[in-house]
Amino acid sequence: MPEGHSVHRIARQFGVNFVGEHPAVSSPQGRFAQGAALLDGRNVLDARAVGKQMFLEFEGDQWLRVHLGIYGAWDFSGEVRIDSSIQIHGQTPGHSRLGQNGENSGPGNHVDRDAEDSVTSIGAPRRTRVRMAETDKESAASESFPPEPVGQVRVRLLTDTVCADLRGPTACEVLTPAEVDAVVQRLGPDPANANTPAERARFVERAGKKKTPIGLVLMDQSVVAGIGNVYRAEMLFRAELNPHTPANTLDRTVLEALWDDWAELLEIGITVGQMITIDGLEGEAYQRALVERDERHWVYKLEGTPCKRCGANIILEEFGARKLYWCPGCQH
DNA sequence: GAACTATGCGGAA
DNA sequence: TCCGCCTAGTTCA
Repeated sequence: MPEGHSVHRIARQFGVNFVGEHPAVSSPQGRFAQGAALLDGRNVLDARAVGKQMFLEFEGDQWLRVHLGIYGAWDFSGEVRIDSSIQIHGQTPGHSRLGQNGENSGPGNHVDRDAEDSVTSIGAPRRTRVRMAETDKESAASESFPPEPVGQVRVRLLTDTVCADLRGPTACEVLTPAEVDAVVQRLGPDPANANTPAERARFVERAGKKKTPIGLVLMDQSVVAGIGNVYRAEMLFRAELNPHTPANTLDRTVLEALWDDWAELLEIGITVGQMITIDGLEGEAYQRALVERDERHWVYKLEGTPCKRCGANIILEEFGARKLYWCPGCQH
């Protein structure tokens, strides 16, 4: 479950590999057969992300709307051209996750990489498979193209050279332009699309009126789009804010700083492909942060461990039906 | 192989 | 407030 950064990365990937093409659209799983038939063979005109939602525009005023929910993911395979503005992380041999049967690796595939290759930036097209979900992974290309659908593939978009498979989305539907507008209207501003004073003010206005705790307001997609449970917890820590503080009691400058921080974290997330929420990591520490979640966060999933800043025990609390991690020593 | 977990959210109650 | 969706990874036995 990808927070906003993943969805923007995916939209860029579609921009590079599918915009201008006329992909065959199908639903190997069958659950999206009708929608797929509406889009099949049409020219793809645009790929956009707003918060956690992605919109693909097809000719003839047909829009595909996809929301990945908690476990949705796109897999790209074939001659995947990586957008030069983003990086893709491979896996370092010896890392614990490498030994398992990677879900991207079809039968007979190997992950065979240099030790130095934990971060790869790829400009030229080449046969590869790239999973774009909460954590991107690259693995060896399968022998045949297009690959046999693995698991429950809701939608497959296929050109002569590239294949994109969607699994487990919470929403996948074809909309009219008016319906797309309605969805976007309900969403708050997304700094990855427009980090402007006006958009920041829109966030401050909406958030500043809420009596609800700031810890809930940051997750409210109609207030600000794209923040999920990880960024929520980390942003509150970085702002040294108690999650229970009613949003309308916060100084305007505090809300502005939250917006600015979100814009910064989101940009890092889009570029790097990981939610790096600790600033100033360099060298080996940064490399570790790319592969070890505990090394890149202050509080998320770190309950019971000492705060990296003050040493107090990180708390886990059920909050709005989600898990909230925070430091009682730092956040007041 | 079972059980549990997840970066989300809509709808029923 | 709780349930269900729906998939895959991880942990435990």
